[in-house]
Amino acid sequence: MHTNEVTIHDIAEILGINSSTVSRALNNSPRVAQKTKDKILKKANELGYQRNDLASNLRKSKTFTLGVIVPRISRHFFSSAIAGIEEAAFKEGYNVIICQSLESLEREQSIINTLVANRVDGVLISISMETENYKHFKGLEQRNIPFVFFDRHCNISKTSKVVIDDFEAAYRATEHLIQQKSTEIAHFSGPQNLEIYKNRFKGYKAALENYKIPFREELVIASSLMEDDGAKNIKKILSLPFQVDGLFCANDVVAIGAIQYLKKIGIKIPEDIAIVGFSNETTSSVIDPALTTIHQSGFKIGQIATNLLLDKISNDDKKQIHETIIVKTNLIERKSSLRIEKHE
Amino acid sequence: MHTNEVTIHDIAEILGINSSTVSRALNNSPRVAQKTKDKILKKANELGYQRNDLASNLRKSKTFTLGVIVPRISRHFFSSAIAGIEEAAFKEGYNVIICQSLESLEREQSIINTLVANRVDGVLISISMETENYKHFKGLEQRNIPFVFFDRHCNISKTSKVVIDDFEAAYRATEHLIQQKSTEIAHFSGPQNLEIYKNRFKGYKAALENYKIPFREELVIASSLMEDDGAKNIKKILSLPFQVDGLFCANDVVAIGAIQYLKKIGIKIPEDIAIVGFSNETTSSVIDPALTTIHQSGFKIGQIATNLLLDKISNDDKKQIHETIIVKTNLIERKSSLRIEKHE
DNA sequence: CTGTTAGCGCTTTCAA
DNA sequence: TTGAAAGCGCTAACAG
Repeated sequence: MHTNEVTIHDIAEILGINSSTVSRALNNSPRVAQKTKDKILKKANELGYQRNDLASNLRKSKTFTLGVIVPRISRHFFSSAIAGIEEAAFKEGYNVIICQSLESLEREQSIINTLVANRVDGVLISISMETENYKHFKGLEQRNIPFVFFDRHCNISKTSKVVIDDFEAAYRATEHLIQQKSTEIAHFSGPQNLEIYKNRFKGYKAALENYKIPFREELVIASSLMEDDGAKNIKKILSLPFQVDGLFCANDVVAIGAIQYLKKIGIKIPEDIAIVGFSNETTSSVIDPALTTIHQSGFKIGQIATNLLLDKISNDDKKQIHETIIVKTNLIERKSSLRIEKHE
Repeated sequence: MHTNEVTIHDIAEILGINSSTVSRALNNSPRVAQKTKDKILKKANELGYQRNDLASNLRKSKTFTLGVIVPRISRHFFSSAIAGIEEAAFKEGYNVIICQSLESLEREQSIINTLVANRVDGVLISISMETENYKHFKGLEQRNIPFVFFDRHCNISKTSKVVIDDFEAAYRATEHLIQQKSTEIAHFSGPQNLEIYKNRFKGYKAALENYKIPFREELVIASSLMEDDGAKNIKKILSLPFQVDGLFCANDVVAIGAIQYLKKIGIKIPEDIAIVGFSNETTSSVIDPALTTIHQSGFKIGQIATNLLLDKISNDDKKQIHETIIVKTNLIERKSSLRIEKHE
């Protein structure tokens, strides 16, 4: 199979020199004469030499590789976050391994094992819907592999994370509806084991409370974040014995499903719909061109999370750690805050 | 930094046995007594041992890892292809490294170098828009690293590929428009260095020719596959001194941009629009719920490409390797890998 | 500036 | 069933 594996020893032998010199030359060490360097590089090229990173990394016990774990890359938010991660990582000379948990805790655990086995230098994670058990992250800690949560985080203390202020965003979304004179506001929530959806729910409740609007259990419908859920949920809402005049969706995909269903059955959309989440640009522009705002939040979050992981948060950002950054999202007010938490 | 690196030697020493025995035990070799095995496994767990795959792979010169190169993971077609690739790969015990060329030849080359350096056991590629030079693939060949193209392929002879029949699909798409009585049919084509867009263009021309409809240069507008291009192209079409009554888009994203723009400026969409490509499920359902058909083509293509790469194509179709496999597709009439979307 | 030597952590002969 | 020894390809002291 692998016949053509040219090594530094081959090059060394052919040139009648030592392999360490070859190694040095190929790593562009200043401690090799330019003449020898040229000779070596030429020969290496000629033979199609390609360093074996396995060996190199093993020796150096450093891989310059980061692992990224997301529920699924097909979600627009995650793919744009990955774009940001890659940009920031490449800038620092790191490669990135992208992995999908597919919302499965088991896969998430197995991915972490693989990443550890491959000795990645750090991990960026947005946890799966099933993740309630945090043992696997502790494993990373024990092995001194730094990791940073982004978006879907865990409430483990002393872990670095980059998240938006979900409570505030949800509060504002709900408040917006109230200001539109809605009083029966439904909430399509997400999995309540995920902090972000917990917080969005809390924000919703807080807004109601603050405006003295009674909270109704039956107006809150959970989902597993699929487009189908939007339609299902709307059906439930429509079957209620009273009129709902506002809707706050905790997730963009679900919102799209809901809007879609309403359109399809020709029912006028309730007074107002507020969405917290990072809508797919294309999709939202198709629903309504006005929704096409700047959707750089995913990219930005990915970048910042990576910089945080690599300890390369810019000077400007440095003071913002533990403070709030404003990024634009498609939330009504078109902004929400981003929180960075860094822990050693 | 890496303090806690437990090795098989640590385990061996603690247990007063040899590290080869530990290695065998951890690999579940039958040549270790069950009792010793249990002892070793227990201790390994206790110490949080995690094999160093770098070392293991180096020694075995086999990584059980496949590289995947796509233009961008955010395109629905590619993310579903990746899902298919991962499924097929995991089934055979392989891991997958996902890389984005971001439509850049330079990045594509550098990715291939990285994958080679990491000694992946195979590569799956859908080439970038810029790729016209195929040297880097030759490099894989020289190193005996098998690779398979899917969707966006090269016209290198003797390479494995999994593609749809773009010519036929385009022919039928155009034919469909003609049957709707369109005679001035525009074609939004893709980059003509990519085979798939070349073939779609050819199919368009062939259909016109066959139905004795004159081909007009000015009705063909190329694009770089961005949503913006759709709007730009439509503008050009609208400025023509004659009426266009049909449109065949060679790419889904461009089509969406076009439809969007027409909607926005309140112009009735021309007689008919046909799209060849793998639309984003969500997006197309938003445009028109009737379009929500089964979008498994990407997944399927990914699966087949992977099986082809791993020599696990069902049956004894070994002779098809190094030849072209055609995934037959159908148009309107069948749920399929390839679809034509019709819009009123 | 270059060579010698050792060893990263693992697997795999070959012997016992 | 276990041990001893060699070596995957590379880098990094240390010497010269």
